[in-house]
Amino acid sequence: MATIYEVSKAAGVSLATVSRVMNGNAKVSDRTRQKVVDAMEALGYKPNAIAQSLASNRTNSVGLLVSELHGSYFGDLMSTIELILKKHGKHVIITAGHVDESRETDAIDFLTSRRCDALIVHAEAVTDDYLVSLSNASVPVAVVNRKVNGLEDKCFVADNVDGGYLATKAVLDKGHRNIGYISGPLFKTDASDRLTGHKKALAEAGISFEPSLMFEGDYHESSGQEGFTSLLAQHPDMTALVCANDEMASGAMTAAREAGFDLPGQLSVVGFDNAIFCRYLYPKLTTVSNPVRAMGEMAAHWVLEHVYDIKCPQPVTHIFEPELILRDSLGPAPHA
Amino acid sequence: MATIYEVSKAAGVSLATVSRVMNGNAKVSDRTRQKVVDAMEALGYKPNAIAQSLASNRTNSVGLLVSELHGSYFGDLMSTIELILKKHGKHVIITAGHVDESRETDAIDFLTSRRCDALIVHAEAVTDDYLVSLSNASVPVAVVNRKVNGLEDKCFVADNVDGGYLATKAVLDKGHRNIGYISGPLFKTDASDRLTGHKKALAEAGISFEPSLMFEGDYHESSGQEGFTSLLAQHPDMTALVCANDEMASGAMTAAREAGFDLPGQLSVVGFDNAIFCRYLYPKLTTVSNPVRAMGEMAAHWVLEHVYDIKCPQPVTHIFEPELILRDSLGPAPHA
DNA sequence: ATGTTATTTGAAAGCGCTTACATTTTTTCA
DNA sequence: TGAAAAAATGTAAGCGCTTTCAAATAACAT
Repeated sequence: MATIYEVSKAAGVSLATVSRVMNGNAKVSDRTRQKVVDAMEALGYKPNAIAQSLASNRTNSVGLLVSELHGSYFGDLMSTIELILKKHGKHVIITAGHVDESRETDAIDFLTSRRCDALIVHAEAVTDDYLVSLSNASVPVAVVNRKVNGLEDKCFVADNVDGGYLATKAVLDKGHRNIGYISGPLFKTDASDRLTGHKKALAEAGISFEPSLMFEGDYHESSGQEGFTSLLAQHPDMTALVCANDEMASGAMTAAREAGFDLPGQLSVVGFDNAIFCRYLYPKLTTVSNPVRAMGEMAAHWVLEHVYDIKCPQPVTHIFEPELILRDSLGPAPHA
Repeated sequence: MATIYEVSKAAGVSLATVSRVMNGNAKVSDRTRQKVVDAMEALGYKPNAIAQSLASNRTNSVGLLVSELHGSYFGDLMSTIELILKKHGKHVIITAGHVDESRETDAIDFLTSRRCDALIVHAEAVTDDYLVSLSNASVPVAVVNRKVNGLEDKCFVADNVDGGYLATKAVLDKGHRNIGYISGPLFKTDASDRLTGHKKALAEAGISFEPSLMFEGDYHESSGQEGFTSLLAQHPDMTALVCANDEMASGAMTAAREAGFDLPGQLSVVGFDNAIFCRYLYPKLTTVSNPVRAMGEMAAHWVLEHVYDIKCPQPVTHIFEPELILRDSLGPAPHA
């Protein structure tokens, strides 16, 4: 591969001049520029980004840590962020942390060792302290879907309490009173926040929270099936089921149908996330949208502004409101 | 951030020695090694991967080009490849090409400018020639889901002809004779191969291919709906519909249900890809598995072997056989 | 001890760029 | 026309590491 040295020789100018036309950040006369451009063309020259980064201490790349590389949630997050940053000539380096502390730190080590100019992290396993010191010591960090004390102005989160509230409220509004709840793993903030919202809605309706109407799942489809079975055994009179994500809702629906239930006639189901497959389900799943794209967008904008000094018009929001998406899986309570 | 220079000073050894203990590729006495390790520890030293790459002309990272960052197909591909390469200490840099020629070449330029040691590409828009010269001139390239003339030994593809054959064969075996077909965009090899397989199955059954029973979609859900509507208008007697991917199958099912069809009683539907959401559909979709994970795995292994000299036990396969996944959306033909 | 060899270490030259600073060329205007 | 100011270009010192080659030390046999 041709180097800048060969270009400078071919064009009959100095290294500095070649660098200048490459970066366009200093005046070069048109005649010289043309010579350089021609030489580059002739040699098929492509700058070596590694060398550029080393010399300039700038990589023009942003590290993105997600929990998984598959799944609609992360797919949306990655797409959104990549789209925006690429539009401004920044590149995204994606890594997966798999919700495991050491794998998350490994991934972050990788990103910092690649000298990313900034990081956008969806980190679930590392501690708050770790993130704070990372942010203070190493590299600008934007945090998605997690509120970290001491990093509030860099966190972009969904209001999961409100989301959980919305879901249960919608069910209550349809007259249901015996409402089962399948939560996510409660060590995760989003899961416990959604549960808090659920309880809040119940309390407002004057219904006391009954622990046996709650099943702690793991956000996977199978735990939706287990949850349904377990809850039904204890509460045969349950008429609605609120699930902390769409996967579990789908599992619950499958189990319910297999148990001979008519949906939503005998059992209403509500999910959370508004995953892409919601509309594939039958009946189409009523759910609460998780503003992933909005969060990703804002995190990307934050990076552009604070790291690259590229102003973005929008106002900065840190908390994003979920919305109820009404579809077919929520019906009126049988006796309402 | 501490540099190797500070470490060497703190440990009282030369740069070269520090480098040696970092890379573990040359003998260093235990006593010296310990001094260096201690100094690194004390300084919180992290090697600068950029500088390492520049000096060694090795990045330990593999570029991965996919068409999109979302969707189950690419999610699977990315996960699989990342998992395997990370296991061997190699990192993956992912970029998206969005099925657009200039965006694909941009993405590849980015990856080569970052001096990836190898590329794994799922490129749909660039020409064969481009890929061949890339492979010859710049960097080792493994190609997924596309057969490129001149790069056969680096291509890992599904046998789409056979897959298309399997889908239609399954439908024929159930006694259907009036079979609609919704293809993908035919400029894509996989789409046209699947159609070829469809025709082959028809021919074997002694049925001549009827162009008006074919609708060219775009692989998106909406074109499944359009396709169903359009085909039904011309062939009200159609009893089965084979779709070139699951998204379109889902769209077709939705449209069919909305048109009052009983599934699979009045209309059987078969998809392709075995996307994750197939089991969420109602009725669960009969489909043909697309061996994405197997292809990704093989491509990753190819890179490990040919670029990093890391032997992988498995035999090398270049063509992967799809399999029929029988679920509920395929039933016997009404009059069979 | 002494010469030989094997093992560890260090010195220094890059890798391909950027950028501060110096120098040269061009422009401006008295 | 020439001096001063402005613009264009060049020089050279890094950026933080690897790696070759030579020097120093250790290990061994005699």
